[in-house]
Amino acid sequence: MRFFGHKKTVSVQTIRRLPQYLRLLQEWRGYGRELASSTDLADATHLPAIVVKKDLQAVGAPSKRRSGFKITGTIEAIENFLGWDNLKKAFLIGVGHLGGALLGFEGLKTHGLEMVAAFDTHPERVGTQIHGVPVYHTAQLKSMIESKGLKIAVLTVPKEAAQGLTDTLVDSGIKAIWNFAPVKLRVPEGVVVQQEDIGAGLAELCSKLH
Amino acid sequence: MRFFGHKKTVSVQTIRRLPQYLRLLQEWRGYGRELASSTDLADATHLPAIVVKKDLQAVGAPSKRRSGFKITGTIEAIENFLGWDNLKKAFLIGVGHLGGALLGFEGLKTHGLEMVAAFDTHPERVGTQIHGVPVYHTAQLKSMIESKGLKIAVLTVPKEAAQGLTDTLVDSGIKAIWNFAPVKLRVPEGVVVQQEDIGAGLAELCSKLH
DNA sequence: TAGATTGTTAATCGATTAACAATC
DNA sequence: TAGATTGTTAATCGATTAACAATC
Repeated sequence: MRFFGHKKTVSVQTIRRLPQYLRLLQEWRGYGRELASSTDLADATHLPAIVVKKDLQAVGAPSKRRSGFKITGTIEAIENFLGWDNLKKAFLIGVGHLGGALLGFEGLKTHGLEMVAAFDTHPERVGTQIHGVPVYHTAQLKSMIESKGLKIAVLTVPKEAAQGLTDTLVDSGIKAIWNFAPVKLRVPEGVVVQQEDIGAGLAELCSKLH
Repeated sequence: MRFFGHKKTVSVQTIRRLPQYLRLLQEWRGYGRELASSTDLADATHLPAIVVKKDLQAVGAPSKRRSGFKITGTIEAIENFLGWDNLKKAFLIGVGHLGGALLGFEGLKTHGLEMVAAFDTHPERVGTQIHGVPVYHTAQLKSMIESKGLKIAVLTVPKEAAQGLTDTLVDSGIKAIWNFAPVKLRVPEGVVVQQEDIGAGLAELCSKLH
């Protein structure tokens, strides 16, 4: 039982770097390694070693003073920090190209998400299974959320539909929305929205091209 | 003809916010509006007005002192800054779920990318067209890059294949890679890589959930 | 005019980076 | 032991925020 009372606030930048470390550490653990120094991770991620060290210290990763961080313990610390060590029931709305891609992404399970349902309005999609996940009609959204105990919504619908569905989700008690539609969602306080913007990444790429 | 000689460096954060402004301004222009103040954009994006103002000033958006930014001119300034006003020939490697989703994403054209080819190794994919984009065998990569004048590579392959293909791309003279595989690519200086990490967004979401 | 907004400079805040002691 | 690495504090840097003058 860990005590979270006085956990320091960890910057978003640090949080976004954690999955990189996690992937490498898991790979290395697979090779039988037990220790990894911040220098090792720095080489693999092309980040400054001091950044790695600070990041791992921020999530309370265990270490041996002269030898580096303990791989297994650090994996646990990161997973625990992110809550990826216990699966949360998630569902997806909008089984288009992107939605289908996300449902087929095995990695979600190792990231704490168990996709148990998908929703769509197209008659030819409703009633099918995509990558093993059953597709229901969006009209059943509210009742399914309650009966299945769904916690996290993944929104991959056209932007016109995003706010309306969000209102339904909020109304059904959903507390976390992972939004891939290029719209800023209005939600009441206490509801967490993570906005993914494909344009942002592309803008960054294009600006680097001068 | 603009003069780029003493353009101030613009922060990555600013660059990543630009597409949001662009989408809103384009929408508003469609309604016939001509001016938008930083307050207007702040309301719509939930960003502080001063952030919006600074961002637009950074890309040289034209304004009228008491009334706000000129919508058409600001759209042009952002598109020009990002290079989204002239299409660059791009191609995609790895026509899986995500690759297919990206090929079907109409938005790329308004983001300066013209997808003219896709590559894969699966025999049942090679020779087909996906969303109008022809799929070639990866063996043809190098010759096609030269003959078609391809500039930007979108990498949506399994992580095991990413570095090998990157080496081929670099060898063929590609200068920009948009990488969706969860691996840090090794590239020589002068080659630009934009790394997308689905785990990073999910980590951010999960950390907000405590 | 009055007031909303840009233009511009200064202040603040927090992430990154540096420095160095502790140590196995 | 020597040296690589963590642990910890301080310095730096740059993005954000504040403040206020200019103005239409």
